[in-house]
Amino acid sequence: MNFEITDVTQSARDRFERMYQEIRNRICLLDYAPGTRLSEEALAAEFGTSRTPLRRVLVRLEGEGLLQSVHGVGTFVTDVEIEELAQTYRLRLELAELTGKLDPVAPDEELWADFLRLADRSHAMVADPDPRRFAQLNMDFFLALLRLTANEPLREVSERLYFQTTRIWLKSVFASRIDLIDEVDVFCREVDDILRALKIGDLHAAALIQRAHISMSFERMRKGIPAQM
Amino acid sequence: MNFEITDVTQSARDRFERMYQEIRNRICLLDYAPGTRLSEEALAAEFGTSRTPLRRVLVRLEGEGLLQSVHGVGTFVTDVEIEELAQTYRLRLELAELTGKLDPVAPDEELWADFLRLADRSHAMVADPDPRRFAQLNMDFFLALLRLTANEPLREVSERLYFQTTRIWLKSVFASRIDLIDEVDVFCREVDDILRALKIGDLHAAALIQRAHISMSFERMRKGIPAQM
DNA sequence: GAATACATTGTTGTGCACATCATCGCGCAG
DNA sequence: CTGCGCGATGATGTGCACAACAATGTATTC
Repeated sequence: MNFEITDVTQSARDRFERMYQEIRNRICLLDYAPGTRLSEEALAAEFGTSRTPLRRVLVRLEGEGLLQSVHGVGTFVTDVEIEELAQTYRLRLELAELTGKLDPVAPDEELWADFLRLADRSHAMVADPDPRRFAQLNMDFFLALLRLTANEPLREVSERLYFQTTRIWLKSVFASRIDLIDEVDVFCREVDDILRALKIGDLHAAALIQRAHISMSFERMRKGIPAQM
Repeated sequence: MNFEITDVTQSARDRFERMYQEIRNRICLLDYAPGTRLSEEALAAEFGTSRTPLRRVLVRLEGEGLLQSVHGVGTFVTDVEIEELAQTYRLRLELAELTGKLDPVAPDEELWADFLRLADRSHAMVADPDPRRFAQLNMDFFLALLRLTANEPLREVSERLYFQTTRIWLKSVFASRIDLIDEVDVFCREVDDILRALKIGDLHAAALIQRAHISMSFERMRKGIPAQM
């Protein structure tokens, strides 16, 4: 083999976590678009294991609503219709606001540094936009915002719902139903506004700004979609 | 074949669902108390399958936070300390109120009949209290209340958090740290009050009553717990 | 007598062969 | 040409044997 220096003794749990995160990222960044069929055998081979441990990951992802396995047919990345997506968004709005009200914690030095880096990345994105990098940036920013609450269950639930919805929104961007340039621009403004609120220590205001942007982002997507879907 | 009348052709999915619901119920009704070790082999034998399909169920339950498997040691029912439980309760309060605000739907005839039956059961419980039957009643009532919102994601999240917390609260009842008679009495009142609110069509009020009772129930439990835990 | 090394035991994790299922395409009858 | 039956194909689901691992008890050595 070649230099497997990074390959420290992987416990079963670590390997599971790695595969889980990797596949979830691929789904959420649209490497696997909704409707895509995943091959258990191919994935198992890629991760260097047999189907058994991989299936454990797939079962978990199915529980999170990102996959659906059908006996004799295949394992597919789920898609959702607009009505259920609307319900999820309505819930996400409320949860976003709760982030500022339930166990809020001011950003420590490390988190603040992360926010500044995220602001830089978003500004750079304006000059050189790219769908996938934008998706990654969006996700990183969302996860950073979650660190503003110490309420672990709220973080888990919010994260879960984010992963369920963001890929559908991304699909709209990719399909050019909504303009990437505009989205990047709006996102940049969101980051700046939220950072301004954080700077004066108003976590609730930051949460409200986020809530507003989630709402508007969904509206833009809904308007950009013709009739069906 | 012989007369397998009740055994309608069980697809893999149905069998999975049955085992999942059954084990989850056992955990939430404290048939398996927190800390209990579950035997994969014994459970598989009980359900008449091999370990493989059963493990799928366990993986799902682990994802929901009800179980935890440790390689070479065993599969254990999770327990939670008071601080994390408090966070979950704070979130549940908000979600309960959201039930009355996000996509509320007035009870149809069937749901209303269910509510009346639940009221009867709660009144009967006063005369003849029993921990496990009370636990089941409490769960049934909670699930009925969830049907007052059409917001599917909200229902899923609320249900999930309920299953995570109710068994800890039940543990307190079983340990006589809080009085079963009192709890039944309070519950009876909650049911009556909520039904009164529903009768005049005030779903938001019903949700607020539920929120209040969740809050008070947690306070009673917290006060009833000595110092540690 | 105490501490340590080691074998034993019982558990979850893994790999593989096969069963079961849904789909597609071919062949045949009408 | 069309419709139907049916076998081939490839996917997920299942069962079993074994590997990896942790805990416990025991023997051995200092």
